[in-house]
Amino acid sequence: MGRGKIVIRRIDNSTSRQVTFSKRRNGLLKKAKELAILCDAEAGVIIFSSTGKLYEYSNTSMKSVIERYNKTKEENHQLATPTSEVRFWQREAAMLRQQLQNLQENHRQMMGEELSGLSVKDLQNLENQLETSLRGVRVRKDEILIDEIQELNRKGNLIHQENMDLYKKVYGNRNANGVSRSPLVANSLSINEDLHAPVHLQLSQPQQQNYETSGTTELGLQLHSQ
Amino acid sequence: MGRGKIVIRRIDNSTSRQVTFSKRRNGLLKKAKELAILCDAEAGVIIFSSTGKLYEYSNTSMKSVIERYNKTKEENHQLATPTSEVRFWQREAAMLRQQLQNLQENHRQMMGEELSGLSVKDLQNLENQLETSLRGVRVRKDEILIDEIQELNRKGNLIHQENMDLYKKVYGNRNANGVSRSPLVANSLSINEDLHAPVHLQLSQPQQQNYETSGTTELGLQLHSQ
DNA sequence: ATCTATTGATAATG
DNA sequence: TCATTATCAATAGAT
Repeated sequence: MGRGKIVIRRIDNSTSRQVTFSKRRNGLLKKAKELAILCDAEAGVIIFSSTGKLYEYSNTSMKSVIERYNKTKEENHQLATPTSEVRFWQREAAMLRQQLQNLQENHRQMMGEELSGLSVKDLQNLENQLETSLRGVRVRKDEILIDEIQELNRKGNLIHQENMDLYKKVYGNRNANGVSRSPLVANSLSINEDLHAPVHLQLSQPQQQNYETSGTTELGLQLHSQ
Repeated sequence: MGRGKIVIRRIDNSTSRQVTFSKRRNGLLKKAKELAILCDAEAGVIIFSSTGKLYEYSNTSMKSVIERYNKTKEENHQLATPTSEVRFWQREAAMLRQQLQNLQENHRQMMGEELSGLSVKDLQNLENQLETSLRGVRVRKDEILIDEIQELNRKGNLIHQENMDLYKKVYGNRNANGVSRSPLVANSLSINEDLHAPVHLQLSQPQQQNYETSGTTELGLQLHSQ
């Protein structure tokens, strides 16, 4: 794949050997990376140039690759020898790896990936599960928000009550009947006297909204009142 | 370098992932061999497939490559003594178990369970993810259904055409103009002549529906025509 | 380094 | 897995 065909044989000319090494080394490392990503494999490449310089690639770590390599080789090599303890842990690891793979496949499907192997019935089940999950998540979210609102209302009412009491102490004698119209109270927090009637959270959000909570007392909410 | 361009990303379909792995693995090993010969280098390639199978190439020997690598890296190569081997597998199992637990927690949350530890923000992210997944699943399901419908229409049209031809052969001389009104043709399958206009699948199902497929040719569908 | 004509690798398909 | 082939990607040779 170049201007001309070449035979695979040591390149005599040292300069063009160097150039070719540089080009093909990059190509090889790139291909190893692509293979690892595309096919979910663990790959390690080690290259020493003719001058002794080291080049390497591994999608995980070379240490991990070499250790795994040694273990795999040992397994084939000394099938008779491993102690029962080693064999126990090998089986344990194999079982865990299998569980992990199963769960990963399941998880990918729940993430909406890797759906190509599923039948319509499978997809329908998955869809139902996702809908159920979604409802659960929304219910839980709304619980938190409603709790937070009620807590705020409770605190607000306490403050309001306190203000009323203070107002009575300051102005009580002069103007006992006009309490609720006083400037002081009118400028305090506007409180919902009835906790149950006026606050309604919409249970499903058709479009994206930003809920931001930066503490238990401060709340920047977009509520949907009816 | 194939029939189409691809993005370097994990291949979803497990079959084509395996096929691609096989092809590219061979390609990588070949390239490593060529590099070693052309440029007089020492190369080692280690690949583990996602199923754990080992593939390797070295122009010298993997032992030599790894030893030289370790020497260059000034790391001490660790030969597996019986005890260190046990420890290796114990660490391996512990790591896998940890991964499994993390994934399990994540998975439970995606199933709408174990939501009590999550903040409103976490829940919002989860909700968005579930919505995305749901869209993906529905799109995929509709793809399958639409394909199936088009296939049925195609077959239906072929049969219809065949009937027309047969009708002409039988009645062609007597009644050449009234073909489409003939009892024979009127009782055949009712076919959508235009594949694109009359069939519309609803992309989201507000309420539960049952799709049942018991084969590639039989289809019990509830379609939502506009 | 950069440029391209060519070969080589491989994605899609059967 | 194997074979085929249309395309894209790598790279040989030149600058």
